[in-house]
This record gives sequence, C-alpha cells and structure tokens, in this order.
Amino acid sequence: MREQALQLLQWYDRHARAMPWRVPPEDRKNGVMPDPYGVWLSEVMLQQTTVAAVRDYWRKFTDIWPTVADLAAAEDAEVMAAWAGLGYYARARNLLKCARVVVTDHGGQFPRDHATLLTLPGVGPYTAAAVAAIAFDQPETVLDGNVERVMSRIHDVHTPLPAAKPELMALAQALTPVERPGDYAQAVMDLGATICTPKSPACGICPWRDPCRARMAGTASELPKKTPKKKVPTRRGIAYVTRRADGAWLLETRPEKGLLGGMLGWPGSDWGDAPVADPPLDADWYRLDATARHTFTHFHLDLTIMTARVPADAVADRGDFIPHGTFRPAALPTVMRKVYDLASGQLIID
DNA sequence: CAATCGTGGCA
DNA sequence: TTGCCAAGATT
Repeated sequence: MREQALQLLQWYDRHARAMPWRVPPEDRKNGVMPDPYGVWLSEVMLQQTTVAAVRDYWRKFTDIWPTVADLAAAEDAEVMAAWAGLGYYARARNLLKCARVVVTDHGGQFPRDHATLLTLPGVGPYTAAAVAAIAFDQPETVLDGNVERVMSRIHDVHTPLPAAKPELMALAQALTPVERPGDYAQAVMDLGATICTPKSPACGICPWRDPCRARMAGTASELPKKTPKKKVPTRRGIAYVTRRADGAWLLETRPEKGLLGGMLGWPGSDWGDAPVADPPLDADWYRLDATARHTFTHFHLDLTIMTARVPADAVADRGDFIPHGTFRPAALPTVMRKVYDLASGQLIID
C-alpha cells in the first residue's frame, strides 16, 4: 500500500471519531460492516450539515424507521415532519423517493457500485462514492469539503474553488488505497474535520505533516482559495397565524418545489421587496409589533406577523385547520417555528 | 457554470 | 452584527 495512505490509516486507527452510524476501525478489521441503509442515511443528512446537528436526527430516523423498507412505507408528511429543523428539505423529499426506488427497483438492497448509486434520487458524486466506500469497501474516492481542503493543502493548490474540483479529485484519487478504502475515506474526512481545519490547522500533529506542500510554503491557512461570494439581500413578507375557537391552527403544506418545499407553514405573502397578500380568511387581524427574522442561504427574511382568532365554524380560503392535539411546532421548519413562538402568546385559548 | 436550497455555531 | 463555515445535489 502507498506509504502516505498507510500513515493516515494508522492515525485513523488511533483517532477515529465515534459516531452512531460508524463502525470503528478495530471492528471493521474483524469483518464487521455497517448497515448500508444507515450509511446512506447519515451521508444524506451530513450534506452541508455538521455532525453535531445530524446525530439526534439520525437516531430518530433509525429508531422510527429501522430499515429502508420501513422508510419507504412511511407517509410523506411524517418524514417531512421528522426532518423539520435540519434544513435543505429537498434532501428529505429525495430521501423518501430514494428509499422507494431501492425497495421497488433494487429488491430492498442498496446498489454496491458507484454508477448505480448515482442513479438514485438525492445521491450525487460524493454520496455515491461515500456509500460505495464506507458501506461496501469499494475503492471509490470521496471529494467533499474536507477532502478539497486537505488536497489543496497537501499539494499547495491555489486554483480557487469550485474551478479546482477536477484537479483536486485527480489528486485525491491518486492517493486512494485499494486496501481499507472505507476507513480511508472516513480518515481523510476526519483529518479535515479535526486537524486540517479551515482556520488554524494543527499542522504540528498532522499525520501528513511531512509531505504537505502548503505547510512547507506557509500557505496552509489560506487554502483552499474560493471565488468570493456576494452578500445576501433582505426580503420581507407577511405570515398569517390563525387560531380557531376550538384551538385548531391554520396551516398549509408548501408546494413541492422551491424554498421549504413540502414543508408545513403559515399562509402568507410572497417574500420580496414590497409583499402584498390577501389574508387566508376574513377576520379581525392584529399585527404583532415583533417581526420574525431569519437568514436563509441567499437572503435575509423579515416577516411581519398577523394574528386572528376565528369562530369554530370559520372557513378558510387557503390552508387547513390542524387540531390543537395534532399540531406539533417541531414539525415546522425553523422560520415558521419562529413565527409560532412569537404569535402563540397572543392566541391562547382558555 | 451559477444559482438555489437551511440551519446553528463560532470568531 | 456580520461573515464564514459544515460529509452537496439539482437545475
């Protein structure tokens, strides 16, 4: 095996991070392999998301749906509700699609090869490689943010991302060993997460200290270069929070496509410069002084909150009344939960 | 290729 | 407060 990969694997044997979905290196050496379903689930959840944020969600999902068949049989709304708060909700929609494809088209078994994995909804180049390597020990190369950073430093690559990706992928592939590819994939990512960090990397204790070109050049902390991103605009909107006399709340399921697609939310306006919207029903509307502020990936949102109490026989033009006993604020995406937190005090039913 | 798509933690 | 960042995929 290549010396450099071996050094990283030896470091991983001593410093592998413990995670609920991970089989530690000492067990993998004894032939223990992780459940592909759990690996796939973790990889989808970890897309652009921290390990700390994923842990409890992964446990919740595997507790409620222990197998891919269980997940495939789940109600859409239940899965979206369970995902609420984790963000990037297209992942949850594709997660369910993928589970159903695995059951109907692949006999309930995850494909083992990269090409077939790539055909699954929500599975791109990174996730396909991660599942193939970690769950099936195939010599695939994972290229995530960690690996991009590690490779750009080891080889002192100054080409800015994302243009540098093909180059970094080639470098990463050249290092990928044929032995223990699953542990190796996890090892590079652990290295990036704990040693070769974005700011102040711990080069002094790095297993790849000697071959690292950026450390030699003193450029490690400024790599990888990235194309500058523009700052985000502020948009405004209106949210209508309606409570019926029997305690029910007026909510609507958002369209499948677009922001917060498929998630539960308060009826409201579009979000833009000067939002206008008709209330979801005729009522005596009260405007809260406080607004709900939230930052998405590409814009800030400032939501004006309107509240109203309506009779038990009220009929809405938009949305559906959800009974008080059924409604769970935790099933809302964060921005909608912020609105609830601000509005609920005004809508207490005796 | 560039834009879209969440959230929470941290300097 | 602001900006950056985290195991990307899709269009």
